[in-house]
Amino acid sequence: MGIQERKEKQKLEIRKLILDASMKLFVEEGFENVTIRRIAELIEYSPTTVYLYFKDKDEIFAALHDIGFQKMAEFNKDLDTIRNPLLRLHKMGENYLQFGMENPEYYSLMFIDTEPMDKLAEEGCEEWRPGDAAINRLKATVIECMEKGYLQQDDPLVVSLSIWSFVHGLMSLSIRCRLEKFIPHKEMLLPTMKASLNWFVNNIEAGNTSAKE
Amino acid sequence: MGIQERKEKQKLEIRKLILDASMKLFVEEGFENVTIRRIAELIEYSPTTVYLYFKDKDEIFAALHDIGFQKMAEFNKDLDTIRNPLLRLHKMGENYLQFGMENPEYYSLMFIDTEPMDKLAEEGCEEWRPGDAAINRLKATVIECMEKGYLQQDDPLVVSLSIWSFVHGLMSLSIRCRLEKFIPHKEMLLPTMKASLNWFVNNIEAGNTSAKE
DNA sequence: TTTGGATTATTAACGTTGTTAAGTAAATTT
DNA sequence: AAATTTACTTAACAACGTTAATAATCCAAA
Repeated sequence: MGIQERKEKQKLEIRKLILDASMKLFVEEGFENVTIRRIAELIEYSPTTVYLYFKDKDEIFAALHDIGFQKMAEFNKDLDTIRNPLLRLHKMGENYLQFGMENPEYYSLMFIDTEPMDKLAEEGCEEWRPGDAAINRLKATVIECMEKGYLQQDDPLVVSLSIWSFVHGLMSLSIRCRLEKFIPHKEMLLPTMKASLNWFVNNIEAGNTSAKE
Repeated sequence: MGIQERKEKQKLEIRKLILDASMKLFVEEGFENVTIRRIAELIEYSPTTVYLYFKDKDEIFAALHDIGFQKMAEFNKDLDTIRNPLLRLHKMGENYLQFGMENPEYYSLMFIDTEPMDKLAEEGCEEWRPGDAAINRLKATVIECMEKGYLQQDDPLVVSLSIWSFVHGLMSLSIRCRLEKFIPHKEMLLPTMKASLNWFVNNIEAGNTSAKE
């Protein structure tokens, strides 16, 4: 069945063509400009052809959502080289902020927009694989921090979700233009968020009281 | 000019009619079902009439955004009765979570969706009045906490934004269905978020080391 | 009171959007 | 060579936000 193989390969190629066009539109012109018709125009097919490779528009966004997580994983590639778990935790946070800053559209799709989650729900899927994997990596570091006394003992999941919520809060407020009203100079956004993260890590570090005498 | 007064009153009445219909659709059927045509249908006018009272759809959302902040302010009405600033801070956080949980659509409009902010930007408006007011109330409490030694001295704005980011992170992840994958039982969402908040407040409290000995 | 200009509302339409149904042309199998 | 599957397109639907043109209503001045 060598011919069927070739056919499937072609099918995947066009899928890739569609995704590449979507990514281009997505990154260069933003979410709302990713339309089936413009995608079709870019790949020089008719709009309906897109539906032969993706069930609907949300399936395309779901695919972009996954690609976003791949991009983010690359961002965190050399994280394991940091031996001190608290430093690693801190660096994870910084990377998270950096990634969001450099890829706001992907960040939205991964953590803010409803579309990709709706898609999961309608498939009856309870799991959110990429998110799960990301949180598990975070949790592992949190546990290591607790074991070595950098964080006080507590439910690792709750603490992990809390840490995630903190950086996500900063990032999503920034991306959705709620922070810029308080940090008017754009180039100060990331530094201020990193300062926040600093403050946060300092505060959750076990035994680091810094109480005023 | 008594007649002009009456006219303006009528104008306001229809504006209110439109807003009420929008709110109804908004709360009962969600953001994406608030369409000009459905609003018009509800108030029994033609769709174009809406444009005599609102420049465009975003202006309606901007109005709902403001109403959301009013609702939230009501939520925080009896907050000043709490004298201990740290307890008050904690309660502010709990109220914030509670409000978001009970009014997810409004919360989205206030803190997640881009539309109301785009509207501000196109009006050349640098200020985000309701958000500003809210943060200032938070900041005042933070400052009081610092003065009384409940929080360690630091830039009050940075600390305020950090606290806000934390609860917003929880809330927006929850509303956008990113938390439910880790907290599968819906009724546990709010309790877990409040547990997170507890953990957070405990950690930022000055002098509360809780280090393992 | 009647005329005339503003106000208020409507109908019709434009240009989008996602998506489906029906039809065509090419490739593959029989 | 005929039949069937595959790949793709054209045409269309329903819904959207929004504008232009038009009709009806109201109020003030002649």
